[in-house]
Amino acid sequence: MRPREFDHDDVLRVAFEQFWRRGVRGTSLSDIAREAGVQRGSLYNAFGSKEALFLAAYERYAGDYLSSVQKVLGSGPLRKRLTAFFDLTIKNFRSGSPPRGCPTTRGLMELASDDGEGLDEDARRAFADLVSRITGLVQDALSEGAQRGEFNGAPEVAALHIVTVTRGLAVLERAFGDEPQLRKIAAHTVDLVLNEKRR
Amino acid sequence: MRPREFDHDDVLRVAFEQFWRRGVRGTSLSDIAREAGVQRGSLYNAFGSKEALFLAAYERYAGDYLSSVQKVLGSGPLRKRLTAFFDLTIKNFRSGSPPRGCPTTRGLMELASDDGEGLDEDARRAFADLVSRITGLVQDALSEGAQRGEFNGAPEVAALHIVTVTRGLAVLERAFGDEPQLRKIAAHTVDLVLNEKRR
DNA sequence: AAGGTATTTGACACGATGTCAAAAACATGA
DNA sequence: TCATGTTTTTGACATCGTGTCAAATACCTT
Repeated sequence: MRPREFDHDDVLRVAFEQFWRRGVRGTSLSDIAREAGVQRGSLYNAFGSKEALFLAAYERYAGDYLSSVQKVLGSGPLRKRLTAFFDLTIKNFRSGSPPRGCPTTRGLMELASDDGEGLDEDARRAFADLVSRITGLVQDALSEGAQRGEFNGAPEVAALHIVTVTRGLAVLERAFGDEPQLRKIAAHTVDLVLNEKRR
Repeated sequence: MRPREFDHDDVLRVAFEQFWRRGVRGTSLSDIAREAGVQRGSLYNAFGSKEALFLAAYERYAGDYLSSVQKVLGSGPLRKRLTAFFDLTIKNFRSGSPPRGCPTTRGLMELASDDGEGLDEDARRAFADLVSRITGLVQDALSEGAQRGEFNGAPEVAALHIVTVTRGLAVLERAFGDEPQLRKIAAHTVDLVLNEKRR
């Protein structure tokens, strides 16, 4: 066997950085290869295709991101948890300069219905999986909150609603780039869910 | 002058249909040219670039869509208006087979930070403009509702929240393709905004 | 009928994806 | 130590995309 001349994880990190900034379609394997100091062909040999490379890189990201969501949603008063969750979400897609947006949301909009160009069913599953898991964590937090009398309602729909708002924030972020606006919407959502109108 | 051999509006309709189904990056001018029975070069001559063609086609769509939003949000009890608005929204991106998703949301995620590949600042403005106008219409409906005692709260944030949910629904639609789920979230949002928990 | 002008057409340059065969480099066994 | 085998690397290639340009074309106008 001839050993690899590059570090598998380094490439994954470099690749995801590019995918995050420019989207999958907007990133060429030549870009990644140059940035990582690797030949383009080596990437094809190691990963098979741009899509497969993206998927590998995204799985890493998804794991890391999920664990940070778990952390902020796992303890404290419900209001604190939800606020921290929204903070984390917004900070995530306002990170970088210029801000990189939400990779999951972007990826979902790069899905192709008929395969050929664009991301396919495997990618869709990966995105949907992260969204589902996050929804589950939110629902758990709400259920615990309900037991403690901090929340009054159906955790399942409420969790879906909250996650839907975070996805919407990712879209508005691209449209307006107005971070205070995003935080205002987030705060309002928390108030609405906790049934406390702000005055 | 030599007259055009194709109908300007026909091309715009054909083009937007393709852009809607496959996204801007996923659609080639060759596809559009073939579908419209026009030479590729003629499209460049008439519109200048793929992006400009998309923009022209999108403006048409945005105008049409805005007027249908205006219709459903313009009269009736507030609950009816909001429900009809969500219905329209969901129906819009569940239309086509397979469903085409929301062109505005998709377009927003195809924006490129540094120009070169992808949609640029002009497109961003067009998307943001439609979202802003729709938000304005929702806010108007809420304000009228407040005057009639159908709504109790701040119309501005509430309108932003509602529009954020619709954008989030567009994202979930791509992730799960689960229309009942989308309708459930929509109904829950209306209840939440009107301050009437469902039992 | 002739000329001007915008449109059409096809060739070209360039860059991207993905494939493939040949070259290269290391691990292993003799 | 050296030959062998296997995997990686490398560069060439086919194909498809965007965008540009000059030449040909067809109609409107005078």
